[in-house]
Amino acid sequence: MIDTVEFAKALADETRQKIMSICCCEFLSVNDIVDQLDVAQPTVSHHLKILKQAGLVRSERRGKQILYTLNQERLAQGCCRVAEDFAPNQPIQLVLPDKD
Amino acid sequence: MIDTVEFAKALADETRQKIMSICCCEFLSVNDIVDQLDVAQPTVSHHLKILKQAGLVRSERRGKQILYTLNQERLAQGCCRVAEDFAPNQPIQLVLPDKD
DNA sequence: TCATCATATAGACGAGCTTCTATATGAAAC
DNA sequence: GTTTCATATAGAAGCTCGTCTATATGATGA
Repeated sequence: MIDTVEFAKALADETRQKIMSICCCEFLSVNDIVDQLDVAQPTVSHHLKILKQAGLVRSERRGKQILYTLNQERLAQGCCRVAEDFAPNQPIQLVLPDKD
Repeated sequence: MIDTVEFAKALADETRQKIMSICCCEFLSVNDIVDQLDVAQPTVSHHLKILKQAGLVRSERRGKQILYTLNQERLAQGCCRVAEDFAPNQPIQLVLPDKD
């Protein structure tokens, strides 16, 4: 189950949000991400570690590289969880698709 | 428009999440909130200020007290915004209320 | 107007976070 | 096996954040 504090903390940094946008819809290597930001490679690795611990990115090795991509499903689940927990009376719902 | 970094930072603290739960569905004075937590009154005031700056609580004076309540609509909007921004491919459905 | 009471602000302290440089790790290719 | 290259880790500096105590603010009621 998603921990809403860990989830929010993972989102609560501008660089991490940029990383999430960059690898939102494709698998990218760490250096691909570094090339699109103004921070050093170890900084990106550090942020990817935080995002991974929160379940917000997935990774797989391909040759020498390790490719990362955003886990959109997990992100959407976190948003739903926060909305459900704190805004139970609000008639705005985030509806996730049924699991097959 | 909601700033997703400010929104996430406002959510990214356990005490603030407790405050949001406590005043989720009713107007409560600062001391009402203090009574339900293990932190000092100035700490609660500090967190309420952060939540207010992010638009996540509203307040109104009643007599000597100032009553706070969670802005559920704003919270739901923030969740929607994050989901839309970072999970565009996620087959999530946003159910918005009809405007009167 | 003055006293009271609820809340806000000031200032300080310690913990945690973001970032960097330097270096280690470890898989791949020769 | 050795070299190479992409990524991870170590360690440190500086900043932000959460919390506290002490005090200021400011509206209310007498």
